[in-house]
Amino acid sequence: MPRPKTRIQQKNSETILEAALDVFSAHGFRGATLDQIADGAGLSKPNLLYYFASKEAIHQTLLTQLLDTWLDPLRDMDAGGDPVVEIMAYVRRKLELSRDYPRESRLFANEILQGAPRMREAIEGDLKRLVDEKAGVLRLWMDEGRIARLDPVHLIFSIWALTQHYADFDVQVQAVLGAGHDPYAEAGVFLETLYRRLLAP
Amino acid sequence: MPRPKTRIQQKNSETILEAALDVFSAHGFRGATLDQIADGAGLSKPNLLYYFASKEAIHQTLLTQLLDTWLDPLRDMDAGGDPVVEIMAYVRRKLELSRDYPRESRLFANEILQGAPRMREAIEGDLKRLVDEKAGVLRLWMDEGRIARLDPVHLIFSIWALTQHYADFDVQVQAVLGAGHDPYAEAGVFLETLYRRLLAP
DNA sequence: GTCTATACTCTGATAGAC
DNA sequence: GTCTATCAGAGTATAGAC
Repeated sequence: MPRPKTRIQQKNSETILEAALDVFSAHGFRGATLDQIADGAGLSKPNLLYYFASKEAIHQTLLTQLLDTWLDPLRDMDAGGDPVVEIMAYVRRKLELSRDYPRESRLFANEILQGAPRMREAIEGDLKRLVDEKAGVLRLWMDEGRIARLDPVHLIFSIWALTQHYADFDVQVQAVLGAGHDPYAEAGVFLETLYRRLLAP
Repeated sequence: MPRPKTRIQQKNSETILEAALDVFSAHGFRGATLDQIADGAGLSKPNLLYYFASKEAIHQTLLTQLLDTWLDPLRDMDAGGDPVVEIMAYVRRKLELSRDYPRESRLFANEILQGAPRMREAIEGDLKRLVDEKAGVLRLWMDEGRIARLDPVHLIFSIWALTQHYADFDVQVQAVLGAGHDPYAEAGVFLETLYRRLLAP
């Protein structure tokens, strides 16, 4: 079913994708089973395959939806704004994504970690184009002396790494911090300090 | 076979682990198959299971060996040394680990990402203890005013995130940078700058 | 649209000859 | 120690009744 039309179909599709996100993000593509997804969605396995042609198709749908959401905060970085304000806002939004959508972050991480077999073109296309564009903006700000001179692409990498770490390695973060911590609140403070110092001209 | 004894057994065990590292790091535990490992090792599947009791046992052996290597650079951080020198050396060694042992990094990342079902205790035990100890060292240095005051555990997290990113998200890094780049050389320069600015009192 | 039953493939593990 | 043959279970997908 390429395009769900009725309200019931719409609702069931969403239920399936929601359950699939749970399972794929926790176990990776091959580790996930249709049984688990069917259980989570409260549907039978064949019924799943009435809505989506295959396990592959469910996964693909999730990934496609994901990339757009994932790139939004970077798209929002405005060349006309104040450099430090814009970059700090990007860091904050990216950290909020990790906090509010950790499953999506892990789904993405699983895919990249295993060589991005189902996202290659999106990464080499849309993602690269956007990074190139925003790296240009950062370079301009550096040329104008408004932020410190750094490799702009690696600056973007650093934001990805530092924010996604809290979602992707959540288990480790929790285990090392122990009880009585709010990882994301602490990370927010830490990253604020880090980037203010790093960017100061 | 818990303990290989002859030279042939020793050699075969190592060949199997080497092939297994390739496969597990690229596909995760469930995505990996004994057939792939057997192929890579140039042995038959039953022969694999003559050396290791199960697929699980091979994986477990790799993980156990890994953690020790992984923590060595942090162990080396010397409370008696110069703070900035010690921390920069840790960052450099950790980045070298990512560069020279990316498969190990991805094996670890796969495991944590999926909730560390086979490493929970190691993380809550050895790893947490070591981090607590070294966080104490960092805190002392901050108290003495020798480096800037920051959350010491999140400082360690940041080093993990920034260095492992280049191994774990290698595909993305390569795709975004495009041809003609040496990611690890550039990362080395970037991280040197980042931590010097961050740590300056 | 949804279910039960089932076909078929893949995979981890074992038996047993050599 | 190593192999061929094979089992048992899990997993994706389909057939067909309702």
